[in-house]
Amino acid sequence: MAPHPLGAPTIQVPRETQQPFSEASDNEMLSSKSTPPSPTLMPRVYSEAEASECRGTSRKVRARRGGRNRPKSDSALSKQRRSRRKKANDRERNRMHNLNSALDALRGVLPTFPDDAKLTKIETLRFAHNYIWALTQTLRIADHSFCVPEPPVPCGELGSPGGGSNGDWGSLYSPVSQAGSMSPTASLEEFPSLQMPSSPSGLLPSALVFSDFL
DNA sequence: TAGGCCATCTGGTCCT
DNA sequence: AGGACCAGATGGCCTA
Repeated sequence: MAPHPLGAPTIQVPRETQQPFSEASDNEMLSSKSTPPSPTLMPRVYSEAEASECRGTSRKVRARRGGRNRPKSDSALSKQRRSRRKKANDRERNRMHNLNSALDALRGVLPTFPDDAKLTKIETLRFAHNYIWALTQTLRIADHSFCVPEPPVPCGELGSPGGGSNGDWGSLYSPVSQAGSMSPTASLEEFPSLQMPSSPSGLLPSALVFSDFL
């Protein structure tokens, strides 16, 4: 996450101390869609510079703005600020929609039962992580079996994040890893419906087995 | 009714 | 300056 390389915490000003924006401006910011109205009605905080801009323009601030340029009126400034905020909100909404579209696309390629409830965002990410890990292991095992046909390699030696056993194949298909560890080692008991069927060899999940989840 | 999930708004920070 | 990204806050909806 680039924006906070030093881990600088965001300073939250207690809402009680915040300067309320004019109610009219807040209401104007409500989008025309069926968006929840509430957050826009919340009071907001302004920096000292912003506050001074609202109250009246100091000589210093005016100079910074560009010398002879006549400072905009309070209403013009407030209008501009609202316009910028509105545009930023639109962009943010759009960004989140794009993110959700990507998540939907990801859900689309994950093996789930048709009648399964839609995976939540966190479940989708964890499941995808586990799924990729499982596929990677499958390829690795397949590769290994071509080189050394006998005996089969125990899963515990394959670098499983959980140091698992043969039975851990089932856990790969759990939509949720334990405790947010992003490790594909969730317990089978928790999601029995997603247990991995045993492959003929008892080790390799074949394409046929994958299709069992669709 | 509490808790989980989600959409949205918002201000801060970084980048172009 | 403006856009992208992020995290916090808030309220709505749904379910156990």
